[in-house]
Amino acid sequence: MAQSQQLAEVIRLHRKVARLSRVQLAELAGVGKTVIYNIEHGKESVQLDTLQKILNVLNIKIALTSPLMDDLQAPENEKS
Amino acid sequence: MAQSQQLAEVIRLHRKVARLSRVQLAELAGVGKTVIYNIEHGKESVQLDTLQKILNVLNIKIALTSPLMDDLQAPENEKS
DNA sequence: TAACATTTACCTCTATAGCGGCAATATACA
DNA sequence: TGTATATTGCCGCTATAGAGGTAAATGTTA
Repeated sequence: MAQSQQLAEVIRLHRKVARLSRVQLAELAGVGKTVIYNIEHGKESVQLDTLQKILNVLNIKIALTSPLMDDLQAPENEKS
Repeated sequence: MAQSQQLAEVIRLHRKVARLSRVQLAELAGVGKTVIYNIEHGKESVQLDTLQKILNVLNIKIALTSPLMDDLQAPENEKS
């Protein structure tokens, strides 16, 4: 998925639809505005947890899939 | 998805199934072994691109989903 | 058991992610 | 039009991700 440019566009699209400025999004996510700027400019070097905070605000979910798991990782809680 | 512990387990499970040591996986992914150690120990602060290199070797894919996109962001072809 | 091989744990150090600040640019309203 | 106001672009600095090294642990074979 999300090779730089694509992630950039996904973020930007969702941000735009949500009518948020970068600063607003950053504040809601609890991160700096720089990271949003960077992502939207195609920078892939983003911390996963930072990205998750942002995706969270935009109501975007990350799912891992593999032949091994197929889709049985849907729920996101259980075990540990 | 992947809240620390879960990501840790997904990685570890796939690595084990693939019969790879951390060092081997690290080399295949072109990253240091430290990051794999960290991930498997529940550290969420991992670079997205670094994580992708690892997931790539383990044949795990990341998908972004949202009400906006639903699942129209194509399974596993992706450009570039 | 010892001796060796493989894997994991943890340390130190360097490159850099991402923070806040401010300038530049865009938008809105009188 | 001018002047607030909001948004974006970019810079410098600091905390830290993650590289490699090595010790500890674990496994293997005689």
